[in-house]
Amino acid sequence: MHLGPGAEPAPLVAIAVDMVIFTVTERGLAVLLRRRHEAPFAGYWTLPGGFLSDHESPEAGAERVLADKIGVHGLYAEQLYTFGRPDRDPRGRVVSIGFFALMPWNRAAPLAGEAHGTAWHSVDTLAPLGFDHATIIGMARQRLVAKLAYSTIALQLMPQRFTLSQLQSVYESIMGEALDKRNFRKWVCSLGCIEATDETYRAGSHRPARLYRVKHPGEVRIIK
Amino acid sequence: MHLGPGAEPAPLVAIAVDMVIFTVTERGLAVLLRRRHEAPFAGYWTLPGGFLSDHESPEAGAERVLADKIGVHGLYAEQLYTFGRPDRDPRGRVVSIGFFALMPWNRAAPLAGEAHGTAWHSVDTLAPLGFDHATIIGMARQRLVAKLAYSTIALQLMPQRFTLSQLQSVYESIMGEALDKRNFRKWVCSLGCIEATDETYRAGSHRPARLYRVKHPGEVRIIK
DNA sequence: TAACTTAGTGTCGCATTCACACTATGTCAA
DNA sequence: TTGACATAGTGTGAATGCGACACTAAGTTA
Repeated sequence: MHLGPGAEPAPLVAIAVDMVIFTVTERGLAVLLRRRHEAPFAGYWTLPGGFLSDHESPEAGAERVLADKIGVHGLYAEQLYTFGRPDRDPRGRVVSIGFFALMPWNRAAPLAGEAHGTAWHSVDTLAPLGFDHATIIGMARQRLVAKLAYSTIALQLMPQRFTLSQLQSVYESIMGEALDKRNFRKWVCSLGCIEATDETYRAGSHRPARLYRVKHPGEVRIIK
Repeated sequence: MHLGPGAEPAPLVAIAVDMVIFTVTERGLAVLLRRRHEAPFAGYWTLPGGFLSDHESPEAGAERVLADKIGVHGLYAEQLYTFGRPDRDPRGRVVSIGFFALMPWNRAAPLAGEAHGTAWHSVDTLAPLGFDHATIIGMARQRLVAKLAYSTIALQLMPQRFTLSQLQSVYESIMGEALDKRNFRKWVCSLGCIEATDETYRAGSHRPARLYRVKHPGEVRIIK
């Protein structure tokens, strides 16, 4: 790149965007992975990603990867960290901007096993991954757990209508510990971010549960 | 960059590292800026920074900028965010990895006004800055304020020996509000991260203050 | 209609946080 | 030498928040 008179030239590198997409399944927190067919790391599972185009911000690149490679729109996504160890890609210098995104679990099922070559993997039983993607996932998971405690980010994992028991089990499977039902309900209702609907949900031979919805979808509030 | 058969070529960009270096002065929280003499933004104040070299990780690049351009070593620094709007640098495509760093205030004075062309600017009265550096500083400041509440990061702003009143006024000038002296002392001592020395500090015609030191310098603990 | 399953609800004790004012110890000037 | 001054240093009590805890409600099915 030309930087003006007297300036040393700046080395040029490729910028990748790698997406850590989480959802919650019956087997707990899961991340969407894509099996690679090309070298390097052919046959390995890797994060969905792509190279940043000209005239594209990192955030726009992340949205494009979600739309083009995964076929989803409107997910919550935020920048995570930028990974730039010089040896992280055997093809040459690639700096990767990691993002993490959350997918409501009702939208997750149609994706896996399709022509995309993608599948949901439980974060606790990951096969060896290509590149430094295990590191990226580890950091994304830390961030998610941290943000559960001080934000309303977990609501981004819920469908439009959900029961409080479902919400509680989302929290429990991410944190990896059981929560008290009454205290959880008091806490989550006191946040003022969800509201009861007049619908109920029947799921077995027992009392139906009230369905709730998020008051301001897409908003993630910082709490406490 | 060559990505293998059948792959589209990845656009190449320059990677910059920009450092938001904070300290605390008599006039409150301050950031180190450098006056630019070259186009673009000649005459404007900007963050110290540089281009990432080949075979250099972002973290190593940040340390190199601190050492070569500012002449300091061993500062606390962490990655902040990556800024990549396509139009953020009029020279062409430059993606900047922002870092924020903290300098103990006893080491800050020798830097300003020197041949470096750098100066400390109060964060509340910033002149118009070059590039998107005002945005970067704003985000760094948010992060610093947030981390005050849940980590021991403020200790990275202190000299080796300091009084509790000095530490309190560091917290106060970053948070922008007064704290209760007794409650602050109880809280900070209960963290177990600092210890009293047997030295005292005389600073005027009044009772001298006990000097404290950090137990494990360089360690930033997450609290609560 | 009785057994089963999950939904839904309130209280009390403990710990944490916050508000608050006076004594201690040095310097300096009269 | 002593009195005025300035900052250092210290404890208690009230209010609030948080965690532990068990039973009733309402539907399904045999």
